[in-house]
Amino acid sequence: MDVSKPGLSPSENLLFLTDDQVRKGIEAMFFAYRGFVADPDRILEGMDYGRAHHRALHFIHRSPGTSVNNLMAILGVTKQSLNRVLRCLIEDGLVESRVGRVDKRERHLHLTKAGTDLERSLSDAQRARMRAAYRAAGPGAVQGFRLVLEAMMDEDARRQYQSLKETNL
Amino acid sequence: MDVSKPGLSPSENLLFLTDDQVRKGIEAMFFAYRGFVADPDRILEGMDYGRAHHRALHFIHRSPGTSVNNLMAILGVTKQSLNRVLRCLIEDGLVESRVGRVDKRERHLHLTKAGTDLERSLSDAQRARMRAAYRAAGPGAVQGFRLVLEAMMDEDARRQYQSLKETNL
DNA sequence: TTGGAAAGTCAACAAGGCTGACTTAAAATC
DNA sequence: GATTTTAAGTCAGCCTTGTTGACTTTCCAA
Repeated sequence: MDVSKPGLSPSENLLFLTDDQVRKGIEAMFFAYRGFVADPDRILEGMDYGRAHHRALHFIHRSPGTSVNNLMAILGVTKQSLNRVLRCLIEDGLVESRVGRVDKRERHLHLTKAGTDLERSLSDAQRARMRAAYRAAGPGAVQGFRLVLEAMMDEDARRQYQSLKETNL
Repeated sequence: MDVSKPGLSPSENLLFLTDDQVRKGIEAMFFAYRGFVADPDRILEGMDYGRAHHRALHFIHRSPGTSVNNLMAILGVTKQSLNRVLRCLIEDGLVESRVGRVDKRERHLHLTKAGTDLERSLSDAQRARMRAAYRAAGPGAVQGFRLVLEAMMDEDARRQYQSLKETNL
């Protein structure tokens, strides 16, 4: 996996990436994403939930009290798509929707105890794989991994990612 | 984005990853994947194709003459799912299905000129983003990126990835 | 010659996206 | 105070892409 081309200076190497190397990155992304979602998917199959419910639980957990509008923007889906998922999570008592106190049009979303429990079990599985990957790749790789992913994001996704990043739990 | 904890030796640091750091990797993966597929999706919308067609074109391009069975395994979908996509690509003259010469049950898949052209335009868009991300992240990051992704894959996906990796175009 | 693998096909279904149209309530603006 | 805008929710319908199950055809190999 040598990224450098012999005979070129480091600054030239910065720009030298064969199509072949770039393509390997693309295929790595494809296969890795399958692994990335595999464990939560396995947990959710059989329950009445899917990947969309997982994502909603994740980001409500990360930003308790978030509005529906904000969650739509983070997930990148329409109100109707999100609503179908939320309705089901609320009915099942995993998510609580509280009318806003300052602006009563808004609903603020929170996980209930049951929601927190499910989110935790999904999150644990996904974190275990990510942690194992980090460990296998070595400490130096972690930084590179995140740098490339951040650079791959669209502008608005990057802003959302960055503002979440500063929110420690 | 400091991965190390002060006061720990490098070998201890190898194992020290807070849940918070791991979570950031998970969210990075989520947002980055959106960017990863955004450009091809944009090109395909309006045409009668979607992401599934892109994936089929990509891997037929990578492994010309591959069997349907092999493609199923690589894509990780059922015969029926793949067949719907292939039928449409074949009807439209983007993919050619040749009866196997040694085993006539098998169909060997090839891109036509039109298929090659579309694959190229999708691939160009996706590579441009990946290349830009690599460049922005710096040459050291590329290795880390790929190492973590490889470690994140399921066993069989990793094998498929590795065997493709050795196939230079 | 018979069993089984590879491929294709049909039907039905589900998840999770989308658009459009509409309501309600509340806030903001004029 | 009247009007407009915004947040949320809902209903209906559509599309893509995944799934199972059942069945046929072809054809290699034991």
